[in-house]
Amino acid sequence: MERYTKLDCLIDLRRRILSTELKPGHDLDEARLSDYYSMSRTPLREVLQRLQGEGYVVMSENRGAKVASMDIDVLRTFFQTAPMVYANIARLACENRTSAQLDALKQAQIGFAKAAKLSDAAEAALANHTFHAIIGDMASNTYLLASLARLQIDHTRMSQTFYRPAAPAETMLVLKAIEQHDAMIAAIEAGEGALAIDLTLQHWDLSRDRMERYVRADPLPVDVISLKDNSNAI
Amino acid sequence: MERYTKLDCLIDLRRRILSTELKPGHDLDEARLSDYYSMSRTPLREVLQRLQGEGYVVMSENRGAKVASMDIDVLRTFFQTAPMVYANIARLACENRTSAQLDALKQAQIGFAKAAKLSDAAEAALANHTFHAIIGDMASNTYLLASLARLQIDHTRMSQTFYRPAAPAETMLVLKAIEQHDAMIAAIEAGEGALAIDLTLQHWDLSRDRMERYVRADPLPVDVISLKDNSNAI
DNA sequence: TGCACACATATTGTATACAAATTTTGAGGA
DNA sequence: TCCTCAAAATTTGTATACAATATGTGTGCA
Repeated sequence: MERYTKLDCLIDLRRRILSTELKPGHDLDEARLSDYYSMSRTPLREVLQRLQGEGYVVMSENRGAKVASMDIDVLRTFFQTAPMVYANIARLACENRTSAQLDALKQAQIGFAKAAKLSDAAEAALANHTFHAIIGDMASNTYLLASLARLQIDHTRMSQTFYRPAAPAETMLVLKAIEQHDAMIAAIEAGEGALAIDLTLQHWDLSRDRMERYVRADPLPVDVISLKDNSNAI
Repeated sequence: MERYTKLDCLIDLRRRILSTELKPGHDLDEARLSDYYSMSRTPLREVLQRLQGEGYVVMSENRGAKVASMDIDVLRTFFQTAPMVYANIARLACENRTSAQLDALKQAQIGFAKAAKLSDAAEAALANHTFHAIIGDMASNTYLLASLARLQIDHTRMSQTFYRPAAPAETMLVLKAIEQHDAMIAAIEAGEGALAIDLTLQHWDLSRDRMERYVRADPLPVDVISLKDNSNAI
């Protein structure tokens, strides 16, 4: 049985939550998890406390930890807040990015493009997460970064559906997202703040359209329901 | 010896950090703290983990926890970010505040005015913190709230100097801050977003001027230094 | 059948003991 | 005096045992 360090455990739990392997609202049992990561409950509980601070889980007294849920009213504020934060982060990234960070961003983009083209949904969503987290680091603004980190948790979880093989039109959109990333890298490298904001908002619009389309899926045909049984009708 | 619950301990540590009773960079010894709050190290460490998540302390592997410092480069981003976040929070508060929250805000303002007029520096700064935290709750935007909470940690610690008895001009400014709070309450109650933003930015300007004046204090007269010893000159 | 209550089980919270890492101390030598 | 290095002391990290709380189950009674 493999042995995890506390940091490994932290990183792995983040990954499992972002990939929705651990679904929103899922109950996190301390004993089960400490067994899974082959460590005692003491350090595991500290990891959960930290994840709570980062917004990945919510804890309640004597009732343990749950994966943070995604309520409808929270999603409203998500759509309200994300473009402003993303745009400001992009602008600051243009001003403050280091060349080392720029290299890391290009690497992340390579990873993203690869996973996205293979329709590896979880991996593509996580690579996209990394890409935007690096832009967040570039901004070097701890205050805005706190908002960005929380936005990304929900954004990444929602975007899981994006990169699955679907209609050809969806594949086109993935290619478009890859192009937008490349354009953003160029803008950040050139330090063109206004352009970076513009590209970021376009990127957001693409993502938002897909999320909205997913949230309000095509309704089931009414006839089918009425044919079977009226008592279960809405 | 009084007995603290874990929650009491969390709240008390937040208070002590915000009031700078525990100064930025101060080393937090687990054994000493667990003794102080008469609990074992296990729950105390969990409290520290949580405070790390909230941005009050920073922890490093095998090196324990320190009170979050306030570096010069972080302060730059503080002044850059605060007005935007405060203004947006104020606007959202106008849209989403409940009447219960409005009552709480009025209560907080009474506490603030009292402490400020008595020149009780720590208490006034904490009451001001509470006042603005309630406006943050009113906005009911978890994402922006994460930024606000971190901004407030540094803002409250810097503002400790405001409410000490000083020159008569300073007392005037405190009275002005109290008036601005009252105007903000009225704007939020009336749901006038544009006005609330305006008042918030005025309030920020007042606070910023005082912080900047404090940071670059009047320089010592050069003559005095040269009279004593040149080897220690800057 | 439905409800209340007590008991059994499971899960979380805390204290303590010990292991691992870091920091301090001091002896020895150049 | 200064430096090096090893042992001691301090501090942090982890495992385990036990206490407290929550949850599930079954029995007795109306």
